[in-house]
Amino acid sequence: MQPRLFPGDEQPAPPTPAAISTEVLNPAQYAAVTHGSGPLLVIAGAGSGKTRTLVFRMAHLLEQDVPPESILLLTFTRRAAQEMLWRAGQLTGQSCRRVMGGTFHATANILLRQYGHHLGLGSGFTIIDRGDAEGIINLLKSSLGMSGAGKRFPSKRVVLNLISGAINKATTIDDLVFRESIHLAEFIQDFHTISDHYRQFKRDHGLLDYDDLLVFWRQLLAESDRAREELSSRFQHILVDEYQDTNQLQAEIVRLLASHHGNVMAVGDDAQSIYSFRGADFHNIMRFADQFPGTRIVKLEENYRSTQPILQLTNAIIANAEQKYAKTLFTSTEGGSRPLLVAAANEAAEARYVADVIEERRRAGVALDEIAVLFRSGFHSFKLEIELASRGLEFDKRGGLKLTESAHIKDLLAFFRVLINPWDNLSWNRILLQLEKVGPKTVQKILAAIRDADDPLAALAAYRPAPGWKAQFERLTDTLRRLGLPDQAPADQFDLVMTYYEPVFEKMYYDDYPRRRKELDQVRVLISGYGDLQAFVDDTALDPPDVGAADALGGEDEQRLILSTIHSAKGLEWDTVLVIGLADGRFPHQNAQPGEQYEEERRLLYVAATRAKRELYLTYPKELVTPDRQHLRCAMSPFLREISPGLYNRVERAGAITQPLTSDYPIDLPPPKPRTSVPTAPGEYAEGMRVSHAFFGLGRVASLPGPRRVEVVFDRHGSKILHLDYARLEIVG
DNA sequence: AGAACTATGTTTTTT
DNA sequence: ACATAGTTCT
Repeated sequence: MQPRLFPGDEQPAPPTPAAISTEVLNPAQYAAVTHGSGPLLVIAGAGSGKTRTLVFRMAHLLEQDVPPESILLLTFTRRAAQEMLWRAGQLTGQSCRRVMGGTFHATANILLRQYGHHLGLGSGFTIIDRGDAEGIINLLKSSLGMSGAGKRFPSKRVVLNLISGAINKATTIDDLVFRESIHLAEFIQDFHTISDHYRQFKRDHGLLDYDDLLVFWRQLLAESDRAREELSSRFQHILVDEYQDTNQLQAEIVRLLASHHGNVMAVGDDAQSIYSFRGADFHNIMRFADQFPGTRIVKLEENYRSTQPILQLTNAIIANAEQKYAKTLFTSTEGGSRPLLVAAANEAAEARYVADVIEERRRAGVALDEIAVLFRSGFHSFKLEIELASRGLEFDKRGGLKLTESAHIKDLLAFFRVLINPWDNLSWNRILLQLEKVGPKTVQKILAAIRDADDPLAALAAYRPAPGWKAQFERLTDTLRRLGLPDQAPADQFDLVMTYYEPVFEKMYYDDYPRRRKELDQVRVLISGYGDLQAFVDDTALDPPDVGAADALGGEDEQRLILSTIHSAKGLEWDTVLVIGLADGRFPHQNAQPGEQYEEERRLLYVAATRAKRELYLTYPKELVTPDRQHLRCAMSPFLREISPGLYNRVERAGAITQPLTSDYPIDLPPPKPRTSVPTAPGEYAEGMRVSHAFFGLGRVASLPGPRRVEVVFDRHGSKILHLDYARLEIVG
């Protein structure tokens, strides 16, 4: 198989092809990051051009006639790799086609398909992502004989954690126990049962999750001497971006890859580590020098992105961090206005204010795609999305739901996945469930019949359907037979699937199939860019396109406002940035526990604020509506409260309110329901108090383990940790 | 019994 | 928008 690369020049130019300037480094720094060999660590603050140092290094190597195929570039997103390769190409005038560049996971995928035989790992595997959780749960439940029974296990959250690899974190079990409100001992036992089954399940069906890709890659390097020799002589130069976001496995892979020659350059900023929930460990960056003796360290502290007032505020945010590499960013950029801190009456007022600012900035001549609105969680922008839509402002939303996570896209992908890997029961499950009159039980029977066949497709064709669904079943097997014929372009296979799937689909999603149909058309555009299905299926799991991006791909690429979660905004910058929802309880996230989690939330705010080049707005609503329609007052985020008010200008009650406030409260709203529980300030519960729970019965409060949580020892059900936002708890006497 | 339908509840962040 | 629980239909 031809190695599949991530060439910069096969892709369209990045959206902001601004000429790359070497001025961000002084001559000494430039020499330090480009010349010489051996391990090199660049510790750099936000906006200091750290990614550019990697581009310079790569360009320098190419100019020294280092063969491009001996360079391996590892980045956090594929987009970042593409942009860096493109820029290095611009600098050198050379093609960077043959540089291997991409995320750890995508690179692992390529290498495992090339070298997998060293591990006895065939190339017939499918990569699963969190969109597969639902199917995995169903199949696990039936294999555990739990179908219908307990709703608790395997819960989606547990399976999501298993898939995304966060399971490597020691804290995971504690974290899950909190959320599931379950007794620890039972939970751990069930948890181990589930993870054992999950492992076996993946093995049986040729599925690899995110962690497996890295585990196998490390295994390849650690256990096969020949593979390690081959790989480390193939890649003489390793370049790693965003090193603070690597996990243990990734750090180990870098170490093994570079163990022969030590030519590794890593770049990162410990203050921007925001992925520990996924297993990232910013201590990796601190340990780098120990792992690679003779490491040269370069510190970049000058910020070229933001104006002085913005920088002063961001420095203040991070100054309160408990643990950090001491680093104070400075800029020689003069002028700039102070960031604005805006308190709005409620979420609707906040949304109106934000939309007003956007319109005003546009009138001032700022391009729409130079403005971004950032927030902690995907749903925090819902109100704003409505407001923007009503004003006719188009936007791209990043983060939140991915295109490949919607049900109809998953359905479609399932067909391609069984073509590539006919033992992928997860996808069979999805396809067969689409048949009318066929439910989970019948699917189990069919799967049992084809599971051990050498040719599952033939076995399926030979299956005897019940009369009720015979006709549709035969259409299915016929479609599958024609899909398997050789020499078809992916786009043709797409059309073939659609002739079968379209009627099914229109029936299943009768209420909104035109909208979904549009998204399927976008998938056709995506798929026609691929030479083979394998590549397409891998890419959708490793780097799922988001809805907005696919939209832009299908239509005209006009400038659009960006709405993004802070996590998805990493590494990007805009002229004007508005960070919304900075209210206590929203930011930091209410589940964030004191200590490391809380500190990560602080770094998250730091990342958000440092995205701004010239204008920064921080907004929060003074009132939030709870799920049961109660209006709760809320304060500003504690991260903002601890900052000296001299660093920002304050706007009380946002600008032009275009509608009377009452419009936020529909008049026909029923009065708030009296709650059966006593939802309360945590302070109301105290140790020793007698309480009653709708399901668990009577018990006694044993402790208050965290905000909004109580541990109760129930007379009949033992000890439980309950979350007061959900639990229906009443104080008795 | 199993499939299909209806009502209700929930949603951190993601390669 | 989706998952789940409970209910009704075949």
